[in-house]
Amino acid sequence: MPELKLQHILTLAELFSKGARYNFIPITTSSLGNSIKKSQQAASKHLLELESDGYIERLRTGPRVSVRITTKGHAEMLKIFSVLKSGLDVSSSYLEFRGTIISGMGEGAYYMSMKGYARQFKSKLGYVPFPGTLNVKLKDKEFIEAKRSLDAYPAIMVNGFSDGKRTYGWVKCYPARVNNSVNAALILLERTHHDDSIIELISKENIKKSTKLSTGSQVTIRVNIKPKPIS
Amino acid sequence: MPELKLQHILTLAELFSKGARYNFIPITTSSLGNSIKKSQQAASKHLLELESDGYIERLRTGPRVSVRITTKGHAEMLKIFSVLKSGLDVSSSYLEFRGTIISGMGEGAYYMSMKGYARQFKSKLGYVPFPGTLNVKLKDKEFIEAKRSLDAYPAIMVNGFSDGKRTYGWVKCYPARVNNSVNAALILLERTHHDDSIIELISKENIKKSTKLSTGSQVTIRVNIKPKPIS
DNA sequence: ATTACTATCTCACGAGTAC
DNA sequence: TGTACTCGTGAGATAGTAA
Repeated sequence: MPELKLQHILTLAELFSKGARYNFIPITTSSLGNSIKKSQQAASKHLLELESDGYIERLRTGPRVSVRITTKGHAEMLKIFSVLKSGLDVSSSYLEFRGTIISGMGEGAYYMSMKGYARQFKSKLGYVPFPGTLNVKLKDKEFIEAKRSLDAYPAIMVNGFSDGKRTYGWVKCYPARVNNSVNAALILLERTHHDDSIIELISKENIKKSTKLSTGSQVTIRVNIKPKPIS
Repeated sequence: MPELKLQHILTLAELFSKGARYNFIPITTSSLGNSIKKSQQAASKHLLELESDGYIERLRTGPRVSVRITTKGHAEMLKIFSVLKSGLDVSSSYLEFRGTIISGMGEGAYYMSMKGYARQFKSKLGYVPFPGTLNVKLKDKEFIEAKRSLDAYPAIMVNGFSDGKRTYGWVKCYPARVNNSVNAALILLERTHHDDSIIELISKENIKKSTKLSTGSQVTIRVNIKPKPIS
């Protein structure tokens, strides 16, 4: 809850970058107005208000004015800065899904046990999945949206293959944690029989056994994602 | 030059800190209004505007709304953040003085050569000053102000003493650089004969000789100061 | 409960201009 | 040139209220 008026932030930031923290810096209101993309009059008003609020000091030499930022101004700037920083820092980088376990087996279980897939799981995930997928019916729209947005993030790609009779589509794997206790992978299938409101997970373990959950139980799944690099 | 409206910054920051970067977070406009110290209506408007500007996505479930920050919203936040950061980072931490050299000797020269002072200079500054101070007449009000503000920053304290006949006041020393080439110390005397517009410097070297300057020349003096720690 | 409309008010901004 | 006044306009805020 900074006391500094929001509209003054950029003006103060501009003064900082002109080096006005410790020394009086000569500045014209029109150049300042230019920098903050406001009028000369607005810049003039900003300076007057910043001064009367104790964030800057002004020194007139004839028509010219020099400006210096006070300790209070500096502190206020740091306050705003840290509010923004804490917000950005907090942003935990995972997608969360909540829903209920819906079937004993999952129709994908059969396919996932096939050699063409299992081999890749072993090398790319480090294990051959327990034969049986965990199917979760998502509770709310936001989780369905979250599932859709998964596509935008990098996945472990398990390629499709052919066994001579027919072809099998690719599988995208997203390492995940079930109820914050069991490691698993959320899988997106190229050819799925599910609608958007169901997610499917594989794991080294028998997830239901490990979590002591059964059909109808509530579960929470987290998929860690990589935040975009700062650009 | 962020496109994000200034008034929306705190709202967006609040959404960030609620974890709305990747997941849809349920939030009421009144609690949001509370957090940003605006009305429920203002918060509602902020969300509508942030949405139509593409900074957030909203998902309604009955009367409730969940909110997620978009990549664009994240980018814009980082932009503002870096504008403020660059301003704060730049803030060079020195006080600058400009003026003209005024006397050949400086009246303080005699005192500064006294054993009671010289001993302390040797141990605290690391050298016995050249016998002769450099006196500079400050050019503008801002430099006189800068001199006044020196008091607020930590100095190397040279104590006063008595030689039996009379007492001599303390001397505060601020390590400085003359014309960015000669190391010196700006000194403030407890008992001074100068007015506020004159500063006095001592150095290991003969400053005028080293800088090839003489009475009447313009000089620039920089005194490094320690920025206050972030609190 | 909620959200978000309408009306009203305040105040930030820019234009014109005095100094 | 400068700064900073007055004044008109409109964006942004709140109150009241509908859905």
